[in-house]
Amino acid sequence: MEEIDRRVARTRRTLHEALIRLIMRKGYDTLTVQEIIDEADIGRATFYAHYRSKDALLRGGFERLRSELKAARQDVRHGGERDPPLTFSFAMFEHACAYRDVYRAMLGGQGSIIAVNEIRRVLSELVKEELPTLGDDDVVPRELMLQFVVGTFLTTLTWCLEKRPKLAPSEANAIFRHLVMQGIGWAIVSDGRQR
Amino acid sequence: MEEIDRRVARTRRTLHEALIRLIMRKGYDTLTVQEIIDEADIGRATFYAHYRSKDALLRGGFERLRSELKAARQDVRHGGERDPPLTFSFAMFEHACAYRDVYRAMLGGQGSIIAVNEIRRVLSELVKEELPTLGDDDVVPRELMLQFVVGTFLTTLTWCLEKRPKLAPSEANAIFRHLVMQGIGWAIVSDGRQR
DNA sequence: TATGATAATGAACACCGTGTTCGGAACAAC
DNA sequence: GTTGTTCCGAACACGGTGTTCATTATCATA
Repeated sequence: MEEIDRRVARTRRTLHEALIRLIMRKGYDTLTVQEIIDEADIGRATFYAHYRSKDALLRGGFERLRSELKAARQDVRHGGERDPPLTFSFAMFEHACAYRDVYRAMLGGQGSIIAVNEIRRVLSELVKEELPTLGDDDVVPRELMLQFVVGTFLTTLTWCLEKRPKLAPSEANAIFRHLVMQGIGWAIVSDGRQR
Repeated sequence: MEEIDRRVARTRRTLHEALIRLIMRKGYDTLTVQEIIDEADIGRATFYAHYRSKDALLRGGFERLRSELKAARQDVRHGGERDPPLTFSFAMFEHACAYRDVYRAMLGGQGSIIAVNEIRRVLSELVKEELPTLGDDDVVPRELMLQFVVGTFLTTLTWCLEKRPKLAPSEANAIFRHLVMQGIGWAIVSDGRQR
């Protein structure tokens, strides 16, 4: 009754692997269904029997990411570490470090808006669950806070991948938390008003 | 000697106007060269004589934006107002308010990565010129600060367009500056550690 | 206003990727 | 083994792309 036919599992796995390989090789945007099925050596009809488009294939690949991140966060929770809100970020930086090439291909240069949006969606979901632990404010609405956190995370991650490939996840995380919690106000007051 | 043949000016203007109209009507991504030349009532060959693709046409449209923003900033400078760094933001919020529908179509929902990247490019250029007035820091590198400012601006702008269409530019600007300069650290310390 | 230069036109074209169909081969599960 | 599902591959119509070329319309200028 469940879908555990080895053939469908094999086909989908083959397609995802081919997709990852191609993304690393030449980015996602210019990718074509034709190339994917050639790389995977899968019949055209078969592809469309499983996914409606290449975007659908990519989205499918993010299921794993979501569950991994949720699991990682659970671990941190039970570990009882010192972890204010934003428990997601460290796990995410580690994940991005492990799959560095894929992330770089998806976020940098000719990256895809579909990929970025998908990551954004996953992150928003995670952060949303942590938001209630935060205080409220008169200036910045809650929903914007959520977008701000996610946006700043992606900014930091993208910057790390492009400019500091060898930065450790913990260091990246420290920078990220610094930005989210203090902004860059210190830089403005630190040297006074000029001119 | 200069390119001021009325015919080419007319053609390009017509194309840009048609593009704006179509973007407002159905977003940019699914747009097709065919639709653009139909809407503009311009010959196919003529289009390709001026622009290599629809992306090139869009990019061309951002020239005006850049000069308008630079001019606006100059005005603020000479006005001698109280204007710490980030003088670009208010002018930009006003511009976005004036062309609300276009910005919403480009940034929200089915917006285009090309448009967002183009806006990002223009903003980065502007902010970069203001950065030297900022202090330095051991934690956050200068280049990341730039990306952080631009990213936070876009986050705020997108949020305004989608959720608070009637917000005045000055109010949006206040929220933006608050986020950039103080982050959301106050929300975390304000209610202490829970659990 | 006449003239040479340049731009616009529209039809035709080859090319490529898409998404669908179908009969037959390969495979899984019972 | 039998039955039901999945995979295959070739073929197809469709639509968008980017280019070409001869013809027509418009421009700048004198």
